[in-house]
Amino acid sequence: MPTTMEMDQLVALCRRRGFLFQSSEIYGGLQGFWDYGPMGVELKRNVREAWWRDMVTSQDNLDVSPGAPAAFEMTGLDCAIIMHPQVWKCSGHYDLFNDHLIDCRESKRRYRYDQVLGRWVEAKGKRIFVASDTSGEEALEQTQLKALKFFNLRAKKANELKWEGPLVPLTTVTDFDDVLGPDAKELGTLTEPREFNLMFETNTGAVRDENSRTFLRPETAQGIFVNFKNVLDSTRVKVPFGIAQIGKSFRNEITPRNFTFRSREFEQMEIEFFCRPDTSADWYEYWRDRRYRWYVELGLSSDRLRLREHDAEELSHYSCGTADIEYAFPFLSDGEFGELEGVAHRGDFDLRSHMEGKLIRQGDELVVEQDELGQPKYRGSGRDLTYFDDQTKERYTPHVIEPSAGADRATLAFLCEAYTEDEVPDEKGKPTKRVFLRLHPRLAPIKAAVFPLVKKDGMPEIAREIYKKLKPHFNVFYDEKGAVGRRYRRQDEVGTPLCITVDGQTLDDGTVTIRDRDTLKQWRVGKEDCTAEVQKWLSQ
RNA sequence: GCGGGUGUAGCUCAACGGUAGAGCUGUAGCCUUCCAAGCUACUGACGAGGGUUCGACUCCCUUCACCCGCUCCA
Repeated sequence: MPTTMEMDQLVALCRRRGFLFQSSEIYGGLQGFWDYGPMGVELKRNVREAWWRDMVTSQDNLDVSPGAPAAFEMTGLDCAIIMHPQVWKCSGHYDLFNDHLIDCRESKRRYRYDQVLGRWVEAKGKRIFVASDTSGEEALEQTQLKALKFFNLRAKKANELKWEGPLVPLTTVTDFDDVLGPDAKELGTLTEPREFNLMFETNTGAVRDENSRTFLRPETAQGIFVNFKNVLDSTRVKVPFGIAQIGKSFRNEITPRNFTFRSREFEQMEIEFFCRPDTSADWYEYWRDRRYRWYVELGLSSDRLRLREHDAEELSHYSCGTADIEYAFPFLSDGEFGELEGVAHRGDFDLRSHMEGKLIRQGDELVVEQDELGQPKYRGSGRDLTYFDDQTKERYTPHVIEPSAGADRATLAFLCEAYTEDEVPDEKGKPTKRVFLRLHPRLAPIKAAVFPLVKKDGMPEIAREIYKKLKPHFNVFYDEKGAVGRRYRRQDEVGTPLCITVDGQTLDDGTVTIRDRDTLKQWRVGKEDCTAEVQKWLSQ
């Protein structure tokens, strides 16, 4: 299990063996962007393919899968990275990702910097700025009450408060140490305003103006929602069903750090699963548990992996359940976990948003957010995204369960988990340190390596034959240079599960040695049986 | 975003205001019958830009990247 010290070793190995490079390295690098090298691209492809195969193409549409509330179908989609700007306005990303926001350390609430007003007041020899997130009369009232409370004055002593001028925006205040936040009891609890323009912007078309402004998607999910009707109309799928998508997303993170964990360009593997509202809680549990198991089955140990249900406060306003699948990455401090995947119950929030327009919470209800004129702030498509059940003759807006995984984070977790050091005896029997990646064979970039023990006596010829037979089926690697021990070690470092060696005995009886990466155990199989042996290993 | 630190070959580490060295790795060859052996040869570096200087890897400035701490984390 890697410690913090060994994280550096893993990063060095990733670079040395061609898993991960910093983007644009020869120009000094670019923060938050990474390139996958020859080994890394295979590893990540295998992660993606394992996910797609396990979630989509191998889904049995006919019978109820183990643990599932009912039979269901899965289908895929691959949407454009740049979408109509209205998509992001209705989804809420535009507002959320384009503001200057300030946080209150005390109340944990977040405010839009330009919408916080307040006024200066002096009492008991102290001058403070009392802030409010309301406006007009309401703001005057609120600031009055807050000031009285802060200075510990009774209402009838309000004349001791010396107000300076009218309400002014918080943007006019330079020093937040004297600011009393809208929901705070103490001074100086507001953080500096931070720019939350987390969406990458670009322009579509030759003319660069406000109308040509488009965004690189900050998540793949919206592409699925806006294609919901297209999928229904073109595939004959019935609720319950899921749509899966793998693709790049972009967020202009303030602080990309921790190797590839928080990158500005990253790949998501998302499912939007549509179901009847009254069954959604069962489906939520099903997907939460199933997604957790997926990581375990591909080799993440359960003591570094955990499933964490969000508590009520942490839940998004539209969600009635969210769980994070988290991994104790070695670069985090003890007891800390990093998110691999979020499994969220999203209700009908997304489909409704794209029908009606951007939604906000009002009490327990989701309503369309309105502008000053009482019109929808961002208009939805107006399309009907409800579902008609032919059998029950019901029409409803499906609820959505969203298992949203990070492909790069999963890849990184598999690498961290796989990194292992042990000691093996060298040719003189002295124990020497060995570094290897204990990757699940399905994920290993190279499935098997083929070696002649020495480069003579006809061994290379036989080894090449075996290599050629395997190559159409698996990514295999041939090597005849130098000592065989060195060749084994090189394969260990990239996680190749099996090495096939042609030796003297092969010349006599036609068998070859198979060596296991993890145990170093060796056994013999007929040289014709190599394909079956590798296949057996992969399907274990 | 703030504070501190670090940038010399793929890696680990030298040296010097005046021609940048070594070990390991890698490549080629020899040798080698099961876990980084040996011999020979070769490849390969001062993060980037500017300034000071006759001359800068070295001194100064800027910038980029990385690490540590804080901040933040849809």
